[in-house]
Amino acid sequence: MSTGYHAKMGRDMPGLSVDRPAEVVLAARAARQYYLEGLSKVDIADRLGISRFRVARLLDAARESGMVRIEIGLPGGNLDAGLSAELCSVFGLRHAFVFNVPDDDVPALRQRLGEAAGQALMDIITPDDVLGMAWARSLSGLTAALTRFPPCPIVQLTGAVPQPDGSDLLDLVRGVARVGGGRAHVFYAPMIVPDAETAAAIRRQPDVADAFALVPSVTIAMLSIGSWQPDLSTIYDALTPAEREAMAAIGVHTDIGGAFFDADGAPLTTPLDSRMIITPGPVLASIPTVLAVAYGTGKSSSVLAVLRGKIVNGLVTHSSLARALLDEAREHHHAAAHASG
Amino acid sequence: MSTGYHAKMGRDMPGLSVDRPAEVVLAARAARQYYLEGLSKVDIADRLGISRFRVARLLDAARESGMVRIEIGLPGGNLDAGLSAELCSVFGLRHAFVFNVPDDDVPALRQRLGEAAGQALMDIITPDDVLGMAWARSLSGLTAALTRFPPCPIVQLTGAVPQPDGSDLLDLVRGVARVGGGRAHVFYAPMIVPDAETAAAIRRQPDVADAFALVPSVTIAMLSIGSWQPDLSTIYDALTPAEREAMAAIGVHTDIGGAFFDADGAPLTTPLDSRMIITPGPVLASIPTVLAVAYGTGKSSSVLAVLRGKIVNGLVTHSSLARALLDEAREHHHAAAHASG
DNA sequence: TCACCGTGCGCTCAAATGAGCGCACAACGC
DNA sequence: GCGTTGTGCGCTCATTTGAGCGCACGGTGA
Repeated sequence: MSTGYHAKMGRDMPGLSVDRPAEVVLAARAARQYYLEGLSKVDIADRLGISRFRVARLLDAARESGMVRIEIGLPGGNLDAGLSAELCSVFGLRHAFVFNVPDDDVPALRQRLGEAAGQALMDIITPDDVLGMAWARSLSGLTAALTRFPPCPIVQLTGAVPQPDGSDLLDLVRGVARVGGGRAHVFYAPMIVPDAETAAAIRRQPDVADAFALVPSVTIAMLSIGSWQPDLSTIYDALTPAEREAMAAIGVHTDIGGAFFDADGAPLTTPLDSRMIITPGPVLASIPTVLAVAYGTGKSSSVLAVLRGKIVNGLVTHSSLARALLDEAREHHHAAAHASG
Repeated sequence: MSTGYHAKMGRDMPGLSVDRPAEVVLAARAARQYYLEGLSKVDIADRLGISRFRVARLLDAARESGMVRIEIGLPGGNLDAGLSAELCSVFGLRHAFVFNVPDDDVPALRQRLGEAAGQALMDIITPDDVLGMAWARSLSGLTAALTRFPPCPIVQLTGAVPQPDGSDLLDLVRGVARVGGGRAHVFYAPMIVPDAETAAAIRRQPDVADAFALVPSVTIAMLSIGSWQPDLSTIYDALTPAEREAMAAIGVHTDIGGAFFDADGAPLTTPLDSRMIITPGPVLASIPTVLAVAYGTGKSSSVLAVLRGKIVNGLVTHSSLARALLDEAREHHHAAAHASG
């Protein structure tokens, strides 16, 4: 059939040469019919009078030469689906939600992200789940976004930290439970107590024991990521300067619901642990879905740490932090490639 | 297994709702892995923990909602492959070559387009073809672009029209034949003679008869499209004002190698016919591949006419004329739809 | 001139894909 | 309470698609 008349090919690899216009146009026609008009390759082959194999090769060449450009964009609302998907791919996450929220007004950002987290949670949770919650300022707006919710049990994962505005973890847990109609497993206890004995006594209280007994059956944990710096961690802000420095000295870099991690995302044992009413890092890590809210580009290294440490496998965040994470991950990747190569 | 917990869907059709972030992100992840990372749907299904059917539906939804954008662009050089393919699709052409050539400098445009036509011709012709050629100023630069060429027979399709610069059809035919080594079937005769008897006598000459005997076996014709206006048609320019008006009066709108057509692309019989040494319109139309060079947006209606009349099935042109053609075709289409609906 | 090599391209078979069907479950109406 | 309806989703089968193989032809060097 083929005459084989045409012999040479241009020097650049992808098979399509500038000095073969007919080939290029043929590829474009195939690409047009395949991608834009949605025809199958056999149909295209029939219409172009060539074999379907040639069609396939032309399409490959067209894509490799950059003639066909495919991009994934945002569909609407302020959810950036493309970035979300990229986070999932790059970090191997189970869930990611990136929202386009301006990050200059921090309280507004916090509020919007909390609502977004509520949306996301409402969307991924099912009646068979058991929800665990820890405290974070960003989560106080979460219930506002909940319209309907399954009647899941909801477990308080840590003691409470007093907040200036009077909001607290118990309100949050009970608020969510109220929307869904599920049972709220709450208890009255602070997150940090003066000594280990007090903590032990508190843990023996029936309500506390009940809640912590449920922790192993928690399927989704909703919490926030703190960075061990002023104003980036509820716990940091609650400690004395001496305590803060002591913690930093032993490598504390990040905290999640009162559990501490170093810069590589490895759980840390600290002198504070025995005085805290929390769900420890390794236990958190064993929860199937750990959804963390994080905001502010200042937290990117902390977020990277817990992602690498496989502590959290879901993120709710905003575009600028998402981009910062991807940039840092790329740098890291390149540095590693450079070192090994 | 699905719990069926989620019930309602947003009001807009494509299946992806803004108030279901997880679904949207899932679709984006699927799209990312399918289009950008090149994974198969079953692999994606495994990674996302869903069935491959859901993956397919998510991909459909993502495309329909505009989340995945696919566009076909130009690969390099000055060939606009996307426009070329669009011309082919819209007009059902066998070949189309659209080049990005500035159209403000007409002689340069003509020259560049002629070379481009040479490139294109060189690319689509095979040793089994028989090439027919008619005259056009734009084709005089054609041989310059030919580097190698198969030894096809080359047939002169019409008599010659004297040109101010001394270039003519015989040079063109012999030039092409020289590059390829094929036989040039040329003859010495003008395109238009004073009366029918002279024309008949000329047609009986051995060289002329030889060439015209070959016309039915021509597989590719290379020619140009003229518009029945000053400076847009070699023949118009060669006639007297009285003859020009007489032709216009009987509906002559377009000429191709001395064959005349009305505004709908139907071949016309004119008083001039018996005095012309040409290949008639219906004969042209029976040639498998008729490649026409056309330039200047002023010719768009003539090009449309011969496209609609199925006279030519291949075009070599420049971007602005190509776009004008597509625009006019769209208008036509809309007008028709409006009238019928 | 002839054997050798590279390249383009079509064929075969297994994997991937899409259309249509039926099930399970939530949201109504009586 | 209990059918009815609508919707999401997985299953089956015919079609489509991709990987590997072998052929034919042009180009190259003895």
